[in-house]
Amino acid sequence: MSITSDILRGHTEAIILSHLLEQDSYGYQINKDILKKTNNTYELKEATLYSAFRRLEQAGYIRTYWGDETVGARRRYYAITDEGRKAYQEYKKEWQEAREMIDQLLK
Amino acid sequence: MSITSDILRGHTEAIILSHLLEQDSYGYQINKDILKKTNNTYELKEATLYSAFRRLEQAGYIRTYWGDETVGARRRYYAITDEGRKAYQEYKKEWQEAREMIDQLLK
DNA sequence: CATAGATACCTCATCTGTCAAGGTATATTA
DNA sequence: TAATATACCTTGACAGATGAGGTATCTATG
Repeated sequence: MSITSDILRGHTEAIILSHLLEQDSYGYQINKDILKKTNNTYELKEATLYSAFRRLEQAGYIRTYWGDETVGARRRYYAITDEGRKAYQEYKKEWQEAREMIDQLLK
Repeated sequence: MSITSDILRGHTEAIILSHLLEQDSYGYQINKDILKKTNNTYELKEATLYSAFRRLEQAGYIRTYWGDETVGARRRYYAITDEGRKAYQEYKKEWQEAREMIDQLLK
């Protein structure tokens, strides 16, 4: 496992939720958007992405529905729930605290 | 595993190296110092600490020696090596990059 | 003098998120 | 016709974190 992966570990869910705050989206698109947002430096692995979706759905933070595309591959859309919004605020707070802490420790 | 633990995951080695930059130290002391530095909010679990020591030693980033205490429990001291110093700079750079990236993604 | 708590070390099995490797199907472009 | 992009998914293995357990010494309390 690369250092970056290990550092990012645990942020996957927050990253996905953050993205769904803007708008409903589907796996492939979310991954591309994250790649774009990070100037092509970070791309979630598919397996990581889907396992995170499962956890988020299990926790009630997202719900899913199939898109109504008549052409092309089917898309499974994800939408954030109210609980998901709350969870996101928690994740974000945790991140900010952890960031302060690590900055403090890596002086 | 708590959210915090997952967020901190992967930083253990950098945190230890950072501490050893200041001075040689031993497990128990390092843990107490980290607790103090974070205002009693974060304490490494012992098992986490020792497994990190093993990895760091394996990688040649630290070396160890026994203290010469004549009273009290024996202490195994850890010292950072030149390679460890280099590795720390890398870890720190990785952290700064990852921090930017996550900040960007959790807007 | 007994006992509780602090200091100080360590190991092992288990858990969990990540990921490599594999798969399916459709549309577009060369 | 073949390659590439889009789009979904599962499985097994890996590695860091951790709960639970262990050993030994010293100090303070009653």
